[in-house]
Amino acid sequence: MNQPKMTDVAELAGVSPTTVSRVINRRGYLSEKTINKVEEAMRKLNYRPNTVARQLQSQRTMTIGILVPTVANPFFGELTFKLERYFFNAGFKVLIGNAENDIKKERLYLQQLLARQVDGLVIATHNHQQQIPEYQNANLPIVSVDRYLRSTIPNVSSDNYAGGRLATEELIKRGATHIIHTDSVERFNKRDYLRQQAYQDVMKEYGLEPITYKIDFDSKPALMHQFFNRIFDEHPEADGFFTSNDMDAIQLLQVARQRGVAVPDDIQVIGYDGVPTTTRIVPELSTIVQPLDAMAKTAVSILQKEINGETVTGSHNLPVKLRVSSSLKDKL
Amino acid sequence: MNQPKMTDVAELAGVSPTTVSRVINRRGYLSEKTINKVEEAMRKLNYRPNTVARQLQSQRTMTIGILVPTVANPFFGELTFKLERYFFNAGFKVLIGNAENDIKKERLYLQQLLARQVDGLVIATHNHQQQIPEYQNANLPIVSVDRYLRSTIPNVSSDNYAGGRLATEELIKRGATHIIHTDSVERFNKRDYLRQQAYQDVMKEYGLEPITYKIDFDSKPALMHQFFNRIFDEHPEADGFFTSNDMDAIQLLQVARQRGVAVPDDIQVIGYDGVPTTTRIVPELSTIVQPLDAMAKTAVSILQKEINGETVTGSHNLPVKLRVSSSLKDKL
DNA sequence: GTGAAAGCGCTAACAT
DNA sequence: ATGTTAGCGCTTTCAC
Repeated sequence: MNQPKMTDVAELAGVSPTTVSRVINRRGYLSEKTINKVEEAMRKLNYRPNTVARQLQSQRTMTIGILVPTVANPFFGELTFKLERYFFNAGFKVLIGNAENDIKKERLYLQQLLARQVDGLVIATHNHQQQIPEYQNANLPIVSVDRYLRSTIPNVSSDNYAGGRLATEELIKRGATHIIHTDSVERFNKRDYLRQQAYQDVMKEYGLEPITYKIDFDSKPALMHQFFNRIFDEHPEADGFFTSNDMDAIQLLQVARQRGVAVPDDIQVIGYDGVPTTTRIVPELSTIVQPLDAMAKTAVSILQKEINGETVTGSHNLPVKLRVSSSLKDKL
Repeated sequence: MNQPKMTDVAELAGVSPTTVSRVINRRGYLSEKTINKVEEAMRKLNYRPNTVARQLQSQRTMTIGILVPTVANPFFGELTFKLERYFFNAGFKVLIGNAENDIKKERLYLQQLLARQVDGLVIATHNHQQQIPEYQNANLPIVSVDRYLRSTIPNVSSDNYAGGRLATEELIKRGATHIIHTDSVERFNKRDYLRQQAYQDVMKEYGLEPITYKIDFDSKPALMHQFFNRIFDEHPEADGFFTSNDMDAIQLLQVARQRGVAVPDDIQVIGYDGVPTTTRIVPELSTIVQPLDAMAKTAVSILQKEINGETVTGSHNLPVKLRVSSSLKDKL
């Protein structure tokens, strides 16, 4: 049996399709009697208006595309969750694409989604945007999160510079003097650049020597352990670490434990991200907390404005907080 | 400027819309010359066929709806990630809904998605299905994951009974005799029931006394800590724990550390789920690993069959594995 | 090989 | 207060 359509309802109720449409959308004048007849017919047939037909007619899909590296990563899982929540509250559904650090896949998604299947796009992937021409002539509302795309596309991020400063200053205030910063190698990413810049600025202000190590964002655990072991070997004097994300900080804590390096007595550690799921699993982790909820809320509201025809641009940097836990000493 | 449509391309190329459609879909006889003309016109206009119009015409959206409690949870984040990957490879896009343990939200999603916006549905939520009538007369291909909906809807799960047996037997083989099982209170969930059943069966087979504690699935950390502290107080003789998920096992490990209870010397611990992200953060955790990749692959393939008109029913229980780590002693 | 016309299911404009 | 007509952008007959 086929799904009933409007004409079926109309026929059963003895009215025209237009009237059925009016009842569904509560538009125009309707008599009580007609409304009842139509609603009963709809109930009898278990009728649901065809979403796609309405989308074609209205020229809006009430759907948003979200592109992230992968929702399996707690940071992007949490971000996606919050975005979905606020979009849902605003009446939008959400199409999710995991770009998997795969430029081909990201481009395929873009090509498909730009073909009017969504009313707007949230981009939070980590691929090199230069290699994705679709962003340059995209004719659709876009907002990027934690990532810079192009000057005309608004961006929502945590205040990476402030975060970098905060982390470094806290380590210093708590007595660390040989502080090492670990960072991703993705140099096209302004985000990492700003955190590193802040770290270096603060170190210089205090007359300390900045040391930055670069590592691939998605390295396997074994490689990460090797990486941190090398740092310990090369810098036995290190007494503070600022890592560019919590996953790295956690692996650092693991290596420290293996080597018998005491936290926070021998080394103090601050990560970056502060996703609730993660800090719940590793409560001892001190970290710079990104305001994910506010970031999601802001991204949704910006995208809604764009969809309504307003022009929005520029960077929207939301304030970070420090989460203090036992990977830090008490302040001096 | 409006998005160009097929007639614009046709006009520019000096052909009919039908021909443009043929070129796009590579259908029927086309001369080289026409193909070139049309393709150039499309390029010039940066034309993309309107997805919604094609969906209406073809009566398929090539989109799947996925409902989970929340992608912020690593288990469902990983599941969603894998599902998206396999659906993408099969040509489908994915609409994601976080039901947030909110029956209203789950029903709203169902009502919207059942209105022909998706070709099929993957349900992995934790709400009580009795309260969601939409599942009873849903007229759309559905597969459920890690959850039972109704006899005519196929289900993909890990082999919960085997997992429960495996965990309990391993604890016994490694010398534990006072083994406590913690379980969610969601009694409508067959999954938990089977794990508990297996635990009890094994305990009885070995002449040991089964002790099960029930806890709300999503309890706050403070409550969880209180919960495990109570168990330690009430059962100082406990030397083994089988928890119904890894989050619980991790909190148990935290409480043990706080109380100075040594792992694995004083107590041994096995969790359930084994999501890579989690075990990467807590490498010492031993756990029953759900075959998430295979589960996703299976769910996708079942749903495809349903979409192609085949009838699929029944439970598809995929084999679990034990992940042995330092929360377990060596075998006796 | 290519085009004209009809229709996917809905709603907006224009009657009455 | 309700119905008729046209059209959203595409594809699918059926014709030539």
